Amino acid sequence: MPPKSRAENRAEQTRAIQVTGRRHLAEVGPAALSLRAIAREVGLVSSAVYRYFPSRDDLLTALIIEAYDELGDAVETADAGVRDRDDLAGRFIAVGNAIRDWARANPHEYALLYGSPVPGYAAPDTTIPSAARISGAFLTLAQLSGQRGDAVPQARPVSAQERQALGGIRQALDVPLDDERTVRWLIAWSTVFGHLSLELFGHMYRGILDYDAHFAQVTGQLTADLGLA
Amino acid sequence: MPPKSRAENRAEQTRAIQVTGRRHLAEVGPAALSLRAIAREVGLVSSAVYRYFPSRDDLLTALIIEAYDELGDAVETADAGVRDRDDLAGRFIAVGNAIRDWARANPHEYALLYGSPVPGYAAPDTTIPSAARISGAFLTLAQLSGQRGDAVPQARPVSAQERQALGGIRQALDVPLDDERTVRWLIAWSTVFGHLSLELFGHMYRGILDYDAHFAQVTGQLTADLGLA
DNA sequence: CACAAATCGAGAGCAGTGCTCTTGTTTTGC
DNA sequence: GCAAAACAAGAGCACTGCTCTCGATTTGTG
Repeated sequence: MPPKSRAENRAEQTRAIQVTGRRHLAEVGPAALSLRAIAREVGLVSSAVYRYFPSRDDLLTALIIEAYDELGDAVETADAGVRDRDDLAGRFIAVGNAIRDWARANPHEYALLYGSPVPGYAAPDTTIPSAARISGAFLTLAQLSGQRGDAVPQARPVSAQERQALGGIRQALDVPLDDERTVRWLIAWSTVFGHLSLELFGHMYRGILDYDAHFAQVTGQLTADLGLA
Repeated sequence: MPPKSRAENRAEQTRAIQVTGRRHLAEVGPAALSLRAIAREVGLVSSAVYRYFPSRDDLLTALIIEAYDELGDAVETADAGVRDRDDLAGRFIAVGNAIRDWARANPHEYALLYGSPVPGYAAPDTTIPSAARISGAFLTLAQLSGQRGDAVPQARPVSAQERQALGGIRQALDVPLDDERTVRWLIAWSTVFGHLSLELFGHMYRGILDYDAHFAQVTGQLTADLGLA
């Protein structure tokens, strides 16, 4: 075995801490994540971990970015898997299903990303690019739908204040998007994550008996409301 | 001052613990809520608190029920405040605004109710009646809309599995509700709480510049989608 | 090559947490 | 009046995040 350089060793240890941190996260959730427990498993004393992550929050930040990117990969892969690129309804449903599948497979990670923020933790700007991949997937489909001129069904007139409120999104887009459509897609965004949070956090318990069927019904309805179907 | 009986004293202490617990909850959030800190402020030693609440989770349960009921009161008051009882769109918007106003005024309590569940905590059935008041407000409006025969716009055919999945809700209703309408209202439910969670947990930051305007636009659109407007 | 500087792991320690158990006191109900 | 129940206090356990110090090892440089 070749003697490892200090830089190699550092990278290796950092990765080891993060991967066992990730496993602990998946098992006990963000709130119960313990630096000391991670250190024990990696074979380090607790204080040594601080050489690699200045604080528990910094480790959490790394895990948040990792999770966002994992979810982003899942979403983009699912979208790319739809043969007919013009089937925007199919792509929307594929994206929705990808998010839900990932969330159900990684409930604690989903809670870390979209649940209550952990106390005292302020998400640094470094998480934004990875987080934006998810909403970006929706916005890309919205742009495509706008470009081909899909009608926006039942669209309500957009208030002047709302037009202004959408300025942040307008700026982030390369292709302009009419406000009526933007509102519809933002609603779809809220609906999908609302459904997931209500489902995963137990609020549909005993009310809805088949989450799969209901989610499919909801995303199907959303494709209609978005003018895709 | 009259000497208090043991029962009086017990009720008083229990209430004192819960109210300072509630204040701490509002200040530091559910995860950082500390029994010891509460005990210090009430003027008790930490172990004495266990005479009143067997565990931290039991205190949390009491606070959850308190919060649900407070939100339920706000919702029902808001609905009752709408003069024209036939203005279901107005009542829906009033309910939505009441939920959002309460959530923004009590973000930590909202996180406790609708955010990630606290680790190791399993909500006992005692929380269900209070929690059901919120969704019940929506379902009441749905029933009224169904009774007067509002059309459900753009309704998609409801799959057989979904019809079965809605059995849990159907049972809880006194007045029957067509499945198409039920789906629409469940979507509205997800959309409202999705919006709130995304807003309060920071996911709209820098994207949507005026949360008030956007929420108004969303609820307005929902009234149209529900066939109320 | 030598040596100072930077890096690292280990250990002790601090302040905090939820929770349990024991001990002595006070109030209750028979 | 007295045994029983309820109660507050305190000590203690195992755990947490985090800081500091102390040697050992690896680095880059004169």
